[in-house]
Amino acid sequence: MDENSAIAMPAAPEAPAPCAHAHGRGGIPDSVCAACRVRSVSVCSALEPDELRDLAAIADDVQFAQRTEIVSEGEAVNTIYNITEGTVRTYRLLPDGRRQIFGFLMAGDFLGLSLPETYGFSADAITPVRTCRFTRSRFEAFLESKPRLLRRLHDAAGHEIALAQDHMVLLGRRTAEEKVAGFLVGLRDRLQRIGGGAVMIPLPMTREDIADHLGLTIETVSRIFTKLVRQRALIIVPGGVRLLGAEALDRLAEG
Amino acid sequence: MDENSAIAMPAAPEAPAPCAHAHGRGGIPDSVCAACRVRSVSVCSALEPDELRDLAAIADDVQFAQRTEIVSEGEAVNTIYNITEGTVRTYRLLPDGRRQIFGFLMAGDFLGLSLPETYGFSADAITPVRTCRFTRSRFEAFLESKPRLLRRLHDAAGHEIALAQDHMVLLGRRTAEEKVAGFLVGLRDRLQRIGGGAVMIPLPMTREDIADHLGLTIETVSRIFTKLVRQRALIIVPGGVRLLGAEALDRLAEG
DNA sequence: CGAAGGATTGATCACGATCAATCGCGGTGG
DNA sequence: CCACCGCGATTGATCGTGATCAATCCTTCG
Repeated sequence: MDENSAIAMPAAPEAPAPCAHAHGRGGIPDSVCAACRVRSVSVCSALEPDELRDLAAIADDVQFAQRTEIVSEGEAVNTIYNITEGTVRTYRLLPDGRRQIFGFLMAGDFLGLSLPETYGFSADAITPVRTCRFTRSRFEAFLESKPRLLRRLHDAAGHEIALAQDHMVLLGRRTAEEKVAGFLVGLRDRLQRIGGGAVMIPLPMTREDIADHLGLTIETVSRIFTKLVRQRALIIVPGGVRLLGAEALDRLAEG
Repeated sequence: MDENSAIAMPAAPEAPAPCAHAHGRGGIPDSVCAACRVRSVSVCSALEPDELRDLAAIADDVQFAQRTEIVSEGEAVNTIYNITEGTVRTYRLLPDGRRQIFGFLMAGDFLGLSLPETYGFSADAITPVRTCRFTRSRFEAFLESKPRLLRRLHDAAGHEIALAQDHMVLLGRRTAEEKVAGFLVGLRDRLQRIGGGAVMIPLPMTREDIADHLGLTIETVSRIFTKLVRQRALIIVPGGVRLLGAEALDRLAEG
């Protein structure tokens, strides 16, 4: 089950760890950040080459196996992560088991970027996940001398706020069909931005994950998917969907 | 209709402006910020007395009449505001008229704190509103030399993200009753934090505003209110509600 | 080949939306 | 002074979307 974690990678030749909270040796060659394939889409893009070396020195390459927890709601933010490969879901659980998934983090996304005292959500790996890990104290110290990076972090937080607002509109004021279409359109645009195609949309998460993200049930999500298939808007393929008429979904997601 | 705008205030003795985008003369005595009653709860609390003087020098006191627009979705963020008095609603409008209200800003809240290119929402004054206005360029210049303020701004953004996540849970996974109870509990806690009582909750917004904030209809909000009255959880008074058993609502809002 | 878990499909239900009438209050003008 | 109007809030009757309950289906894995 770990041969699908080999989708090309920057450095660190060790084999994927079967359990969470893996090693990640300090020694990392100082080109890691410079060679990092997600750097251009991440906050690190604010740094100069020499600054990248300094950052690489305090970064650990850490991997998480599928279905393992990365952070837990309420835990102190002692470590922060930059996702370099794989998909992570962030969510909160109500006492009675209801769940709201805030989003799916992918390559280039930051976990803990707002540097709060404690995490306000849990996060776990949907696929095998590779991350760039920093201890909070070291990262904060680094930040101290790099106001441009802090500013970049702040901009990223602003982007996250904008995404959250988009999602509030979706949750509060959209129909089930609009929710699913909007989810797929958002995912497509995001994949395109980090360099993917616009037709084949991988969906590593389950229908239940999608439902818990959109404020729906698993059955409703499934029904809408088949409805979209009947409308020739997409076809369902193993591991995802293939979008057909780009404009069909856009219309449903509303302009 | 403007005698209710006199709830005590720091400086600037001019009369409230009847129309939006009022004056606010540069001359402001340099104690404005130091005397500002919302400073302790606002991001400005990160500044030293002498820094406050510098900040006061680039701030304008600007007022908005009830029901006037403060910012409009899509407009460039050339000015940012710190609310010092009154209540503001931020929202997005869908083409067909559906509306999602993101939140209600009160004394100490910042409008545009994430410094994006353009506003992703509209905002208007529910009550007469008094603000501390900065031009973006001047504020950014000030920020340049005050990394601690930027860090404070970033923390505030983190708080906004946390609030947004709370609201996503509410919108996606809560029943109508839980939504209304949660709204009132959140408002109570917030008013307490900026120094208000915990029983009398002023509700300057209409039922429709509340509905559009909670993803409900005006009728459902009204029904839930009367249901809560029948349950002896609160009584409805002109301009707001009076909470009775504090724990009753908390239970409904869920722990 | 059988078990397990995710996905799909169907039948029915219920929560909250919609449609509609009335209430209550504040403002305005005869 | 009071009749009238406008608007927000409340209440009632009915509807419909999406939830719930339940039965396969499909794929993967042992």
